[in-house]
Amino acid sequence: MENARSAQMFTVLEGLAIRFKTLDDGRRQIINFVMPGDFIGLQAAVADEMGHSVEAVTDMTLCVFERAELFSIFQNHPSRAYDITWLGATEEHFLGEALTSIGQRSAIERIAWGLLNIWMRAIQLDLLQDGELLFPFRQQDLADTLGLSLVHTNKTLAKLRERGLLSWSSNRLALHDVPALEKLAVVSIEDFKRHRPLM
Amino acid sequence: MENARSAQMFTVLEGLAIRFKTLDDGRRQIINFVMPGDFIGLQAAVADEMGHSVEAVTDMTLCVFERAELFSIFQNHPSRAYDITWLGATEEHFLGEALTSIGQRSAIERIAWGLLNIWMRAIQLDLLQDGELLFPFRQQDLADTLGLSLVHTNKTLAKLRERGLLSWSSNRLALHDVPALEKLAVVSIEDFKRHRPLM
DNA sequence: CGACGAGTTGAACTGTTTCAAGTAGTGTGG
DNA sequence: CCACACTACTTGAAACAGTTCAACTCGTCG
Repeated sequence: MENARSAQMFTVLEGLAIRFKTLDDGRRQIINFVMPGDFIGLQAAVADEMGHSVEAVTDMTLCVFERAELFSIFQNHPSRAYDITWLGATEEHFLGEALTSIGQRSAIERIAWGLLNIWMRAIQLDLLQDGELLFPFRQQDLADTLGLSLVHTNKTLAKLRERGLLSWSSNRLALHDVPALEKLAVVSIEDFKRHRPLM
Repeated sequence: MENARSAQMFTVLEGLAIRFKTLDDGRRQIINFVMPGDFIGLQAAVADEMGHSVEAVTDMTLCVFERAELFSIFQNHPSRAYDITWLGATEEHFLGEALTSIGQRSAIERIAWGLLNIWMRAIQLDLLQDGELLFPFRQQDLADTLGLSLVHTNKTLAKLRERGLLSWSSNRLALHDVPALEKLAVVSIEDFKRHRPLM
C-alpha cells in the first residue's frame, strides 16, 4: 500500500501485478504492469515509504528480501548491488518513455504503444503461447495506464481490431501486425529492444 | 544526446537544464528539470545509451565521472553506490508522480502541480531570493513538461495569476499561495517533502 | 432467477488544440 | 539611431479529440 512502511522487497518470479498511485479523489494512475523479473520495493527501501501501491492480478510467486538486508548487499555483493541499480535505471528509462507517450501521443498511438510494450516484454520473457498472451487485465486498467477514459479506450481498441492489427478478448491478447503498430505508435523500433532485464 | 554513447556521468553543482525525449516527428516531452544535486547519465552508464537528451538552460558547473568508474564505485565505495541508487530511486519516484499528473490531472491541476514541484525543490536547495526564483524557462518548456499546448498553458497560467496564486514574468517565478495551489493540484501535501536529496 | 462486473455503442458535451493575428522586448546591421 | 528580424508571450475564435452520460448486451456466479 501507498505510504506503508514495508519491511520487505520482492523479486517477481511468476505472475502479474499492477503498480499504481491514487489521488485523494479516487483517480488512479497505473505506473506499470509488473511482470516476472521485476523488483518491487526499492523505492520503499530507500525512501522509507512506498509512494504507490502494488496489487496482484494473478497468483504470484515472489522471492522475498528483508529490507534491512539491502545495505549489506551493497557492502558484500557489489555486483548484485549493481544489478539492482541496473533494474532501477531500466525502470526509470521506461517511465520516461511512458511519460512521453501520455504527454505527447494521441489515444490510438498510446494504445498501440502500450500494448506493444507489453507484447515485447512478454516475448522476452517467453510468455506467449500459440502467438497469444494470457492477459488478465481489464480495459479499465489499460485506460488508467494511458490516461484515457474507459469509453474512449474501448472505442479506440475497436478501431485497432477492425484494422486487423490486434485481437483481445477473454483474457487473450494477440498483436497481428507489430510493424504497423510500431509505425502507428511513432516509436523508434529500437526503443523496445533495449533496456529490459535478461534474467 | 539521445542514443549517444556518453563516456561520462555528471553531478550537477550549479545551473539548470532540461532532460527530454523527442519523437521522430518532432514532438518533445520534457522528462524533468535538472537542478543542482541531480545525477545525470546513470541510465546511459547502465544501458550503454542515453534514451533521452539533456540541454543546459543556464551556464552549469558539473562534477564529471568516467562511466568506466561506475562499477569500481560499487566495488570500493558501497555507501557511495548506495547513494547513487538512492538518487535513481528518488528520480523513479518522481517520474511516477509526473505520470500521475499528466495522466489524471486537468490542465490547471497539472500546472499547479508542476510549479509547486519546482518551487519545493528550489526551497530545499535554497534557491529563492526575496521569495522569488530565477526561472529561465519558457512557457513552451512547461507545456512540453505537462503535455499541454503552449496556448492552453498560457491561458491557464493567466487564470492562476488572476487568482493571485502566483506570478511569473521576465524569468522570475513566485508562488504566493502554496496551500491553495496544493489543494488545486490535489496533492497529498507530504508528496513534496519526501524523496528529495539532502546533498 | 437476479445481481454483478466487464464490455459495447450512441449522443451530447467540453476541455484542449489548432489557427490566426497582434504586442512587446531584444539584438543586429546599415 | 532607426529599421529589421526574431523570439516569447498574449488573445480570440473555430475545430476537434476525448470525456461523460446513459442504456444495453453478455457471461458468470450464487
